[in-house]
Amino acid sequence: MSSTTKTSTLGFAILAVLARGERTGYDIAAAMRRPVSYFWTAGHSQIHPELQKLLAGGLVVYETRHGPGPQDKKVYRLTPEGSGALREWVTTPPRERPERDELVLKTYASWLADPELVRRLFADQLAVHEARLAEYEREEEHFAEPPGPGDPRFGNYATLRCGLGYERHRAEWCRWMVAQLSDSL
Amino acid sequence: MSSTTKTSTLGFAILAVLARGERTGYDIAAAMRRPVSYFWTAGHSQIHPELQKLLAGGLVVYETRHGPGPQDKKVYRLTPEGSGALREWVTTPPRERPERDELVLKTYASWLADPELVRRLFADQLAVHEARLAEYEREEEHFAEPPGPGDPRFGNYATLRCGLGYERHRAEWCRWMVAQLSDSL
DNA sequence: TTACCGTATGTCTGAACTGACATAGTCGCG
DNA sequence: CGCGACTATGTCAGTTCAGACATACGGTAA
Repeated sequence: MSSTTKTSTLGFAILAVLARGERTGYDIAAAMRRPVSYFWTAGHSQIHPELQKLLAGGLVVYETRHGPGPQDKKVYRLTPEGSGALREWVTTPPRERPERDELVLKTYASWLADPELVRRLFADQLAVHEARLAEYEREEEHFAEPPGPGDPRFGNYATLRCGLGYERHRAEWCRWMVAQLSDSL
Repeated sequence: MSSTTKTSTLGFAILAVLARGERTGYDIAAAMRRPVSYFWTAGHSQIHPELQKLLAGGLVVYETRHGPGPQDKKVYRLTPEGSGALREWVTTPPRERPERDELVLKTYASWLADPELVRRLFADQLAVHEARLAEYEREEEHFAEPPGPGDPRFGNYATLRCGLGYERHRAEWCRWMVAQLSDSL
């Protein structure tokens, strides 16, 4: 309870991780590091202060356990308030975030540059996306059958599907770019 | 010349707009507002200070012309140094930007919420993406034949192709989500 | 004529985020 | 037994960015 400061998206990201089970700040930071989780990232320098805000807001509590480490570790878990706030937030429409894509910006200005250098740039990007796609496809095989909504694993599966679709789109676009730039030589 | 401060991505975005022709700060802000340009956005409160940095770095110059407006307007254009810096930047690999997607984060936590409310969320998002897709498809029709690299319009066309692919991927994923959540009722 | 919209440039505050700095115990390996 | 990797929590400075505030002229429509 107490302070009425609005929970940030980062705060909800932390709550979403804690909804799967109790975690230390360190565990949360590890969970939110790519490529494990490709849809929200944060370093521990953001997570620790945010946990303190969530604590002040009564959305999480922690339990102190010892080592290994210099200080005792703090194992956080959701309170009923935290769980309720998360559940409510999930179904509210997401705030529009501006797209900021450096590769697309470079594409916009690519007519200025040497086509061969641009072709190489996209060939490299294509390799990155194909590698990531292969990785996601391997992960997909771990799901014998798609979990239904209500199962925590549905969250993992549905986000993986999104990542899969994204990488396919991106790889296809890079391939198209490479083809365009090869033709012009 | 003078100051050796590294140009930010926003700075290059401005240079990329100016490469198409001379513009006022106001024009640049208008060009970088969605949905005109869906890959980099900035408000005028960012653009004016950034133009001053580019000016200090010798990458742009301006010419004062009068009205309409309280002060005289400043029409900016690239210097040869600015043009060179942009051309060089275009073919360097983009810095990895962390993915931060609020909708995907909500998806990750969606197993907690009422499936019917989640279904509505995705149905709404689907409508948004379908509308944007239709808009991009109309824009695509303006290009009788795809411009070749070297033509400034190639930049517009290639970025539009990316947007088109993205909206298709996103719409398809939303449709899949809606189907999953309909089945479970 | 009065109100509003578009043009036009700028500042400021606060939030979000990155990367570096700081500290320190445990465990496994050579 | 020492070294390095991993666990673990935290601060701080600097950058980027969104949104509000500030100012002011010209054109158009009620």
